[in-house]
Amino acid sequence: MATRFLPCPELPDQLGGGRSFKKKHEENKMCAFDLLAIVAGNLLLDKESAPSSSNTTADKNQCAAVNSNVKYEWQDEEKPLKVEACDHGSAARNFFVCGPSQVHGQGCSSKEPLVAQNNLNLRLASALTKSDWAGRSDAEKLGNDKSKNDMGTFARKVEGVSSEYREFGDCILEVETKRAVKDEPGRFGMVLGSNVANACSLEDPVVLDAKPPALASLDSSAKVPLCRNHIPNSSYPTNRDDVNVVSRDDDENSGCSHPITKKKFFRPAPRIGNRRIRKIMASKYWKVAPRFKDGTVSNPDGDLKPVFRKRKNYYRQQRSERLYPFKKRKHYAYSSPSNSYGGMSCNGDASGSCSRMHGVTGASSSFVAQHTSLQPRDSHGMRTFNGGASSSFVGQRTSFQPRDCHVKLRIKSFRVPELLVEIPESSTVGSLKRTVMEAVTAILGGGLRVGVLLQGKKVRDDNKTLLQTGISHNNQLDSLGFCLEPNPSRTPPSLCPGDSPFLLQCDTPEPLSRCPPTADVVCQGICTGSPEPHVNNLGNYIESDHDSASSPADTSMDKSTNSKALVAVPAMNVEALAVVPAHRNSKQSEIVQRRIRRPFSVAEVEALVQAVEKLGTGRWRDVKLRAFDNAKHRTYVDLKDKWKTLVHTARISPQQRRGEPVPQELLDRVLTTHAYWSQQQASQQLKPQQQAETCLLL
DNA sequence: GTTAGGG
DNA sequence: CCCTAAC
Repeated sequence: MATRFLPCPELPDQLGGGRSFKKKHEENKMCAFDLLAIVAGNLLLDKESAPSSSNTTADKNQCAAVNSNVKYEWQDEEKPLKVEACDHGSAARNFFVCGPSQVHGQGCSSKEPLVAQNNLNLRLASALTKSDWAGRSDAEKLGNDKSKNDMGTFARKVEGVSSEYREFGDCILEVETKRAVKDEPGRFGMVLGSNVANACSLEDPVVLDAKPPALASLDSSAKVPLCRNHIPNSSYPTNRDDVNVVSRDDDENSGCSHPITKKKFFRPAPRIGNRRIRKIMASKYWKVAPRFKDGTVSNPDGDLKPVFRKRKNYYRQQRSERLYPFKKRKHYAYSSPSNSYGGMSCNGDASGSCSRMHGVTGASSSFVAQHTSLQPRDSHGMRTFNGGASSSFVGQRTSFQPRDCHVKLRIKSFRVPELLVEIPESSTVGSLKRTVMEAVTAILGGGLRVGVLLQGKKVRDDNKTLLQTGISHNNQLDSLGFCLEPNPSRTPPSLCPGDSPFLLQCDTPEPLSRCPPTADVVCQGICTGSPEPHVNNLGNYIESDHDSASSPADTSMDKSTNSKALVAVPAMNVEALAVVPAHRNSKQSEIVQRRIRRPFSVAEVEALVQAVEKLGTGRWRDVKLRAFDNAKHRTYVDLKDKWKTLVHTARISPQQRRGEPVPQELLDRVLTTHAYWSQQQASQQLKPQQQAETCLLL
């Protein structure tokens, strides 16, 4: 189980590395870490360029879309950076900028089904100032024998999570990697504070999540109780009002005990108004494979695979992958696992009568304070952890209280409903950030309400008691969830309509829950234009889908065998990442973004017609395979639908037709073909009937 | 997982 | 393009 930590590739220039990102990219050497770093870099830049100054960095950035829907390129004159943002699937990474100053990112791509073992999740767990770093003991750093402050080589592995420290500009980033679970994307957040200046004090409850490398174990013997009534705001120079105190160990011995003796230093985040903001990037879909030397190796083709589904046949995948950024959300109310936690801890008195769910006091104030002040923003919550079996609720009540039992629960985090942000490709990164910020601000401004889910079902009756509802039972707490929903009266415009609750998000497993309690994350897909597929008429081969045309980053990520940033995490307890509650009802999970509309080109129509002529209607899968095999974004359902509309189009007058005109010749063939195969089908149906009649006659 | 059909 | 029933 030895984790192999390979040297990291150089970071982009901006990040203090040698080679420029672009260069790396060209060499296909970019690794996931680089992406993380880059995103982080943008965040940092964003911070720096933030409010007042017309920061040049941001201004210089250029956002160039490639093929209109896949990549955004941020370029600085000297330090080319690139982060891809794509709206869907096949081979691209998807970055979502979320939350107030948070980035929620995810990368995924796929050409082939996943090989779960090869998927790693990354998360940027923390960002420290250099001074913070220097202040750490070696053990705190990584507890190994590496040279003291050599961030690049420090690495540790805890509970299946490998951590690595990297120097990044003026701060130190901690990146965690963890293998994804089969069929289940891990949930990692990438969190970094944004202010270098103010490191959390040692008392900072916020960073409790950090398990110092050396101490990283579940052994609670080392735990040092935290001041549970710590009031963040008063304690720090930085006025953090959203500090969450999380008692992560689920043991009930102490209300706010925490296994960790040491806190992590997070850079104080930038604030918006009075809020501290965290930037978060979740990269749970990232797979970083080829970095392992032993055993686990990514697919030969080096594609990144989405982890969220099982491989069946490639076909299925085709459909799945296009659903990417959005569909998967449906199934995993994912999101950076513990972007924020709210801690609701009990006083820990053994009597079992826990303090009530504190409102705004003590350790638990974090949650309340945070969410009340900002409006609940993040929805997710349920999480499984602690050996992979619990939920975000650590709640439980002692069994024998005669009456008036209190339900203890802890909400690990909330996730904010998705936002859909549209922004011209020509926009600058800076404007993108502003746009996101606005959207986030809007949604956090009161357009939310809290929903309660039990066993995946919404509890609508507000008048029921917890007892009546069943929430008071221990076994129910595991299936208790909260979600944020658009407030009917105040639904932000940018919010997708619908009442879909945003399911509580599962959280990272214990070992991973080191994300500081951040503000919540609002995810937003970056919708870009649609590429026009082009048809290679040879053999009806349609080669469209730019997305699948292995995005550079995609390949690079996987081929970056040479790069050394990522850490392979050998087999581990996968359950730890299986954070999605079984009861999750995907239907109510989240709002699902509609795929972008991608009108069929004439060439595609041609190919379709030709295939249908050959295969007939009713064999859409075959049609797909035959003529659209490489058009990842065209599913057989799409083809079927297109045929349907073609038939319709052919039947209406040209004046009534819309869109790119389809040559009449093609439409004629459509009608002919349709008529022919309809007849075939009819006769096929007649046969058995005739046979039956024959039988009867006999 | 596919297919068919309504929305 | 989505959703779902039916298989």
